[in-house]
Amino acid sequence: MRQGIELLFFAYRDFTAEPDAILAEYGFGRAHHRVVHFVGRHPQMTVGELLGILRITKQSLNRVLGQLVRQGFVVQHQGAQDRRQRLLELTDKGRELERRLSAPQRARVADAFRAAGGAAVDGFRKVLLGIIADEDDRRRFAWRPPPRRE
Amino acid sequence: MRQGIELLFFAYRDFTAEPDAILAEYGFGRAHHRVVHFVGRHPQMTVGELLGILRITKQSLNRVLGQLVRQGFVVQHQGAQDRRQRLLELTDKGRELERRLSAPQRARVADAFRAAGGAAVDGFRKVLLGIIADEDDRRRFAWRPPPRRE
DNA sequence: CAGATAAGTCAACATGGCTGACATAAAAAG
DNA sequence: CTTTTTATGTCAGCCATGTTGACTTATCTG
Repeated sequence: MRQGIELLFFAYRDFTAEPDAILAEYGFGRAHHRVVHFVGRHPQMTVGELLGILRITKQSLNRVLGQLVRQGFVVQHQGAQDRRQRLLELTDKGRELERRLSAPQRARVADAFRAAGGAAVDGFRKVLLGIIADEDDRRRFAWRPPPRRE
Repeated sequence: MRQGIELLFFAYRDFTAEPDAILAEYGFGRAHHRVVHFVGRHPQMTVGELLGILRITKQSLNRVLGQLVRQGFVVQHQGAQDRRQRLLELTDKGRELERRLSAPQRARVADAFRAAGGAAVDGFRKVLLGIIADEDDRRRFAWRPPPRRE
């Protein structure tokens, strides 16, 4: 039990170490990575949705999001149905940053998956899903909707 | 792949949320939790060993460790063979804090393990072990492997 | 129109990383 | 025995990123 707790600590520590080094080149931190990741995964998401995922205040988010927008990694445009919303999307430059940041993480997870085998990957997913507290967040992982092209 | 990355983010976020609330009662932060956890798991560990695990600077560690010592959660005593070392140990008060902090985590992980089943737990361990970069850190988790044909 | 909501902003503050410089005691090396 | 290295502690300051609280603007909704 306590071993499981400790595994999470070590895995998360090493999981974030490589991207952190890349972020430092840009003068960014882990918070920027999280924004770039989620905006990349959910194009056209609203600021409110992002706040709900990250569980931070809008003042904290705006500091990093503002930097990303001003430096051309993220663009915002007015929502169609609700013009109060600012829909978020990565620019080409933002997608390039996302790719660089996620590359070592994808490699690390891919190696771990390959070494552990398919059954272990299923178990990994099941346990982590069980650790996630929020039902809505768990639903994100219910199944993989195929990428839609429009 | 990217789903696995995201699972780690959400699980770690929810995994740390409950202890964080308890820590706030004491005016402590997540850094104090890490120290209390590892000192609790490895009584008589040295400051240097703790630094190696946490991968932070001694200045950062001393800020939180100093508070824990001054407030009577941790005691230090001189090493027997090497008297330069300050061996760390929890006091009764420290053990009580550790117990309170780990209780929601143990409950959360226990529920997740129970819901996922024993095979899933094995997979969870294998994958997280694969994500850990450092060989010495992986060795901490030497476990009795189940009979397994490959 | 009135009130609620999405987003942005300003100010102040806390935590916990970091670097760099320096101090002390004890061990290890010569 | 003297010198060097190691383990630890400490001071000072910087930075990233979280917080609360107050307030604005634009827009949607009843």
